[in-house]
Amino acid sequence: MRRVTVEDVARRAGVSTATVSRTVNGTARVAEDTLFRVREAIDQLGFRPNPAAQNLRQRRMRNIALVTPTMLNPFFPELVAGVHPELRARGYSLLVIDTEEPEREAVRAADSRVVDGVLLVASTGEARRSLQTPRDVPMVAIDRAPSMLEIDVVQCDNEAGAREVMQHLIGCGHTRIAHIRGPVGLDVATQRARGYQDALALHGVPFDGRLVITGSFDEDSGFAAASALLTGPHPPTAIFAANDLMAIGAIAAAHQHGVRVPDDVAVAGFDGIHVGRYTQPALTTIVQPVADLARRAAELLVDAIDRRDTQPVRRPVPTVTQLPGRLAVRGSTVLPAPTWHGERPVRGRPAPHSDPTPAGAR
Amino acid sequence: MRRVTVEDVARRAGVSTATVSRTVNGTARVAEDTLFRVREAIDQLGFRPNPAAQNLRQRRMRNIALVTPTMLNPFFPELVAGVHPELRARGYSLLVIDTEEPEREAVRAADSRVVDGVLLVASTGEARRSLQTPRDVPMVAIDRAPSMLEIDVVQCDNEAGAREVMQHLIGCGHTRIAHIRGPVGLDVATQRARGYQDALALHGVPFDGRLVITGSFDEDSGFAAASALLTGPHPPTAIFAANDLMAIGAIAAAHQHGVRVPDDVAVAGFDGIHVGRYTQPALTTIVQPVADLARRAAELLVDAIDRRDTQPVRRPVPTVTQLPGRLAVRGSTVLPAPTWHGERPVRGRPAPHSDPTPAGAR
DNA sequence: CGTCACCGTGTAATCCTTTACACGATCGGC
DNA sequence: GCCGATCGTGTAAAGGATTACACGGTGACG
Repeated sequence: MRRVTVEDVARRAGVSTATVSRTVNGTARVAEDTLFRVREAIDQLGFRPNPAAQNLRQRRMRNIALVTPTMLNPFFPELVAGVHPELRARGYSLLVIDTEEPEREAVRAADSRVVDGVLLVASTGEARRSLQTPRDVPMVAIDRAPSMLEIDVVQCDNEAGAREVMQHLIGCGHTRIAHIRGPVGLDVATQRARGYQDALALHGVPFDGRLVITGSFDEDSGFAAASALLTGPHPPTAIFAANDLMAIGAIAAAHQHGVRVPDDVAVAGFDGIHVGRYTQPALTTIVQPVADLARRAAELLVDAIDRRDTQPVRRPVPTVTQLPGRLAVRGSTVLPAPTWHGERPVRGRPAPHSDPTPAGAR
Repeated sequence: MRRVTVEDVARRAGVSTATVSRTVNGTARVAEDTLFRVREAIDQLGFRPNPAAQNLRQRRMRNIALVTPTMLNPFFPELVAGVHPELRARGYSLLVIDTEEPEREAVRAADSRVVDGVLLVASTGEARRSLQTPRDVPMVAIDRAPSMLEIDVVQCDNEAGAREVMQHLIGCGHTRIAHIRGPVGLDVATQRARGYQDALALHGVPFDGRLVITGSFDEDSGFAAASALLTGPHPPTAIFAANDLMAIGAIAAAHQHGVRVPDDVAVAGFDGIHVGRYTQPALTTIVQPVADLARRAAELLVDAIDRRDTQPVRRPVPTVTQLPGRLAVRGSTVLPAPTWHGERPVRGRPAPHSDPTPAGAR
């Protein structure tokens, strides 16, 4: 009932353990017939190399942590799904750490030595004590740049994306456009807010500070912000929420106050989470290239790990990779092309990169 | 630049490696002052035990796989979030495997020996070759019972839940109630369909096979099914979708066809995914006790692992634990209490366990 | 025929902890 | 004063793979 080891296989095949190892891993040439005998022995005994022993000897754990701030924002699960196949293909397992303090947990994971690398989706991490990345456990940030860790970042071009949404809204004729921004201290929130402002400036639309409310990237805060905006003295005709969840909250708020979307107020989001295609109305948004972001980050990380094994530990200057998002114009900002009940002149020009809603409707 | 080991610590503290180990793990009494010296040495050297070596020696990997069929259904991320803290508290890491063939991957993970246990969210796994659970890697199924693996299951009481939704709909006066069921071969789909039928029988509503359509638990299939139902010769006045995603798709279909929800057709789902509170209208559903399910499953699994270490390997008869869901009545089946525009007599009786929509609206 | 390169294989060290076993010291009880 | 229990500690043996190094054999080449 003992576990079967290389030794057992070696004995059975009449070779040494070294040869067994070489057969299993293909790390060196083995004679044809030896190969055969060893393989046979492995099959017969049902040998599986003990990963703990491999890990010990090879000084690696063959897994990578993905640290996320919450699973309640569908964007992060989509990131998980994106990262997964890439890591798998490279022979790593995915350790998920779902926590309210991603940067802390990322560092903890790194120096627990239980992972070979860390993919970090940062949060508004407190910069109180500057965290140290353990020298030889590479870390790459996805989506958000951690404020105090000097590591590579792979993220969407948030500023450009925000500008694009805004151009769409402005193009639809809106001038009172509110922005529900993300938490202060989060780079993505800042970038999107900057895109918002830039677009206004670019089109000569005056900036009104009262139209900017800070939310916390969840539905509730979007709901609350939109309620405040819509019941205020000068309600906006359009709302650009810094992420889809807040946009969904905003739409809910509009309905609750009897304000029609997009007729009375247009709402746009950011992220391109999957359900956005099925909300009522479907959500105009910037679809982030999740799969690409994930792949890119995974590549960067694995490369760094491989490099560490060979080259000296000199850490290069951190890179920021930004990938463009794609504007998806849907019902929350424009009425469908064949106008159903034209209470109000359709402000929307034909959608630039329209996409069918719902996607799978056929 | 070498990694610091117990040996280094031992030398520095003037003790043996055994004592260091005992100090770190608290596995045996160590004299007060020795304890102090060792701790000091550990701090000074920054010693962290090598987990690979620990794993090898202790014959365990301290991680548990959670195998899920997709991250695009928010229910599963919620399960991840539920399972996570429990495992963490017990000293395990969470390995997520997101795959289209959960049962196959679960078994693969188990006999790769890279995990000590597996939490499996099954799918409609092909029963072609009966899979074997490796004897000493316990497995527990959450949400769905795998058809060919004989393991413990923790799931919602789907039948009762379905009955409850149906009773709500029937109580609202509906008699033509359609059911968009889940894939054939999935126990949860079967159970919910049975609940649907039972409730009809119980209230003397005739069963009409044409009102039951099989979907695949995603928005698209819900959309398609609802389209078919609503454009058919005898459209239903209510639709019970076997999960929230299909319900959301159904609502989208209704809107697309100019059918009002809940006025013209009521829609209910199952699962209680978070966004369901913010759809337009908010989704009536059975809220699964995700956290409890997750906790229970994690407990079961970890207990089984611990037991394996001590007692003989005798596997007891598989258990099925069913936890009750909670009916959340929202706008997709009843008009809000203060009727806004009473085009149609309000069919809904006051909601039994109403819950505020959206939750965070204050 | 001598030398060299290369090929296939084996020997044994190494990765780092945990822990079974043993041993000396201390203490209480008789 | 002796015996046994208990306590704190050390020694050394696992735990199971990978791999540096060495070695014998074979074929090519001068």
